[in-house]
Amino acid sequence: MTSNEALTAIHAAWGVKESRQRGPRPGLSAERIVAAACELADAEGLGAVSMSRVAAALDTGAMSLYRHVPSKDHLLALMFDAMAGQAPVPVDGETWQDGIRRWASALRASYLRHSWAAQIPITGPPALPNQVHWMEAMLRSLSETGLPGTHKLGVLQLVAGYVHDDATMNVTIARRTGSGEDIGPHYAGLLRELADAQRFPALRGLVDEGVFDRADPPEEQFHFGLERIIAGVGSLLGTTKP
Amino acid sequence: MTSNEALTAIHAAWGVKESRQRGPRPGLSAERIVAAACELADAEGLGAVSMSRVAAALDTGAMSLYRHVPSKDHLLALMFDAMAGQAPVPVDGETWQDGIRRWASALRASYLRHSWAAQIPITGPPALPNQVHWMEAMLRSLSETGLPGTHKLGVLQLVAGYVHDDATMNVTIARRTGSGEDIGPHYAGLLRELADAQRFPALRGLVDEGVFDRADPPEEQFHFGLERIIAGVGSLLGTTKP
DNA sequence: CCCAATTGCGTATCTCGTACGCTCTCTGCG
DNA sequence: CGCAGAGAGCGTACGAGATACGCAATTGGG
Repeated sequence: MTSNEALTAIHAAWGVKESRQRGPRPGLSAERIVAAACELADAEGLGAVSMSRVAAALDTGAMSLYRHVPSKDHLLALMFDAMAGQAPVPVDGETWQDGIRRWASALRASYLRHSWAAQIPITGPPALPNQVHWMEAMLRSLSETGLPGTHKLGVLQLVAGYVHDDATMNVTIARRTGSGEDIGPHYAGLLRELADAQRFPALRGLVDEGVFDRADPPEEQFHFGLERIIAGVGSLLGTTKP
Repeated sequence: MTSNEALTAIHAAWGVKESRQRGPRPGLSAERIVAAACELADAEGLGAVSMSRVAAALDTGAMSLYRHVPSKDHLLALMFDAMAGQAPVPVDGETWQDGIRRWASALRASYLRHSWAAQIPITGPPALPNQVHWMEAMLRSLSETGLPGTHKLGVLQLVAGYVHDDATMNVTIARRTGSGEDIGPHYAGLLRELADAQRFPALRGLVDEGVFDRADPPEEQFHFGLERIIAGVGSLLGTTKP
């Protein structure tokens, strides 16, 4: 795949230059391919998504896919964009803090519905339609802050990165345990075994305290970090109350 | 690779059960394999690291590696641990804020030296020696905060995730531009083309303002986000001054 | 000394992504 | 209207990569 093909594929995702030309009517489309790939990932995880598996799901040949999607990598990027889905619409009168909370929670929910998304390699800045809409949504929520543009971008990156980390953790744990089984006690046991109290007093303090044995609900952990971020942004604005 | 082999390999990394046994003297070791793999990644990027390439660099056969490293995946995890290197030693009398700053900057420096590390898939909680040492270092810096254990862990995850995101962004940009070329103007051009001002007023505001054309130095951006996090943690402690 | 454990690694297999090129189907142009 | 060319589908083939299996050589223990 050349960078021209990548650019062409990005334009295609935005619906640019969709005019019909010569040739047979396509039986396939990028949309159908992405949908089939996402269904496969939902059912069996990202590792199951190969060009031949996707093609089989569409009852077609693997090489046919390349007429519509320039590469496997690009298919993954399109899947990521599909996962993100529709960005939340900013609410009038809403505080920027609540805007961030709603935005982050909505994105987290998308990741939870399609946990494989967090495993997709990041290959560039947001360029596909849904992602760019998500950017817009956050930037609108930050409008009232009056922060300079670079800082708004910084906040966007901070929050988006945080949600992505949360999703990475969730999918990692799910893959390790297969189901909702708790990974904490196993990890605590391993740390007890390998990290002696002499060299690792602080860590062992937490282990012995049972912190890893009874983790907070994932939702709570998520909000803890998010509130740190929101408070941190607030401090930039001389805001004492988040 | 079974989970028993994974556990055995983790123990090996910690130097557990290193007693010599029957059989020929090993000409190879996990350490040598990891070092060769890291050198290869440093020279040509993570994509160049295959078992055969690593073996070739060691003048041995690819299958020999499997006596010392259970899988390619585990080799990647070991490389990540090697990249992290020695954790910083906490400084007596240092504020927790400065502790976080020093910790984050040191970790960022490691990532910058081996940018490929950010591309290594995350497959589980920190279990290898260096990573666990980094955990200990952060937890020690957080000791004086008096935060409950779960919150200390939350802060550790927040900061570590943030540094990882920063590193991911850096390696992504470097791979897109090949060198230190600025990606901003290209991205701005693309956004101007695809994101019209009507549907994307906030984003286009930033684009037209030139925010993407002249990015802040990466170091500055890094510290902006880090200071948001530190301030957010501070707010938890009723600290008004970071 | 013999047997068992360990190391090195050759052979083979399977999976995967995709380049190349052929055939068939449409459309635009002369 | 007819035809050349563009585009869709996809078969064949290839290279690359990870790694299972098993053989030969080297050690240590009984």
